[in-house]
Amino acid sequence: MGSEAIDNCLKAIYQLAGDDERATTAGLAEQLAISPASVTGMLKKLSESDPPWIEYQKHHGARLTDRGRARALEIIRHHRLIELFLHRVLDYSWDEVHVEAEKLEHAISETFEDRIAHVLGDPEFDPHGHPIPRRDGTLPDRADSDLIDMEPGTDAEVSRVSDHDPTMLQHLSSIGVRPGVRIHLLERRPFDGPLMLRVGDDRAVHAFGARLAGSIRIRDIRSTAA
Amino acid sequence: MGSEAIDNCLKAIYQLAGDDERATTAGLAEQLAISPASVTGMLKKLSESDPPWIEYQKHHGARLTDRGRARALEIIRHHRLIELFLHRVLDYSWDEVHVEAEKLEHAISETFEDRIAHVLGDPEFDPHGHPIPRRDGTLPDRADSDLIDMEPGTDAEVSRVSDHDPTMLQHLSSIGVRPGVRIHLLERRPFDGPLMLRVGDDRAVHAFGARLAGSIRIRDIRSTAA
DNA sequence: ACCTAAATTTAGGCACGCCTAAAAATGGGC
DNA sequence: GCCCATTTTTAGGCGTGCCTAAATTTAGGT
Repeated sequence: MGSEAIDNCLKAIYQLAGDDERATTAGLAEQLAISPASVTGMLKKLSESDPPWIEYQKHHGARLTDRGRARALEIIRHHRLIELFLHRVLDYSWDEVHVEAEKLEHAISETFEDRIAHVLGDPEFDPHGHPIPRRDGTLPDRADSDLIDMEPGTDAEVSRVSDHDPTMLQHLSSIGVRPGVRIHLLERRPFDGPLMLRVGDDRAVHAFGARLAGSIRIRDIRSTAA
Repeated sequence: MGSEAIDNCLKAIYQLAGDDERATTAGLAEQLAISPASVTGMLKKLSESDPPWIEYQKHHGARLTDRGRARALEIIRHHRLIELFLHRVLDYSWDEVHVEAEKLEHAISETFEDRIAHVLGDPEFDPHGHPIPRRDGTLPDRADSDLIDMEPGTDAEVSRVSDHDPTMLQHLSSIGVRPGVRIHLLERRPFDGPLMLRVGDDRAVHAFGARLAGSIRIRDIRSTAA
């Protein structure tokens, strides 16, 4: 019960559709990098397993059951704890952690999970700013919003960045963008043009295109306590 | 190239037959806990792979090629580094490490291997006293011999203990037997009877039957420098 | 309401890693 | 040197997880 393929599928449904929305066959095929036909087969299996991992209606996508959600969150907890562990304890760089965690998340025991959580001091966020699900399935919340929606002329703090593209992480790292860093949006160029912004105390102005900006979430600055 | 099943098979050949002896189909079936028929299929595949992992003659067992040996040693290096890491960094007990390492040895990257080796100070022996192969495929050597062959009336130091049975490890731990501990053999009871010996500074005398004694290796005491 | 394009499912196939049952090779005792 | 017990291999099968190609269903535009 709970092969790697199943775990990856549940995780993908959670990531695409969240707690109680439905994920589409095509979306899952893209996320998992397998054919739509293979996804259909997997969804059927997941919904017919006893007890079922998902609710599935043909042609209308899949929604996680309580059990499915619990499993997805467990895998995501593994993934994010491992990322933080690799970064803090084994000195992995920001962009190296994701690939390694993708394999290890399926291999570690609950004991391993507990031990690294303890060594790390029961952390709430991973190196990219993503919340680490708790063992009880709840998520630490940090109210944040898309960088795309930020008001020109205001300040904000980087909350999290997508971890899927290592080259993007390298680039962000090279210009100083990390969770916790303050940014100032100067202007938004017209016709969906780039966002012009400053990072931290750096005077340089950077242009963020849609791809890059879309991978970043921010939160309002608490206080400008210098 | 290099699935988990293949790695386990190469490791089993190395453990049963060593560098340049042949392992039998039956032996491998036992070690891997699969049927002899499945072993035959696996051996054929391993010998026909390009380049081959093993030399295989029907009805005459399998011998590792250079490539096969290198891979086996790499997996064993992973296993033993992980055992030591779990013990030292994540506070696993002696008897817990083997099972977890058995899964993780297949999941970690070369980077992970290097980082934990570095954190641990490039160790040469795992928590059970087994030598950790170096990256170049050489083995740290510690001349040791079977406890069974120890001379009554002499002292020795525990060199290594088998890690396959957690309950045996728990028992050994409870009476203080660990690599590095000094033991004194009082007598060997007749007709393959138990070995009567003292452990460390403990006055108690313990009886070691064949199974237990067979899982322990010792080395001559260097000097009785109190 | 229909018709078409897109999304999805069905059908059939393949590699892996295991199984059991039956056939064949080996080698030790006589 | 032959025979029999043991070991090993062959033959055929099963579940998983993926594939492609063809059939089907859905949903959007008119």
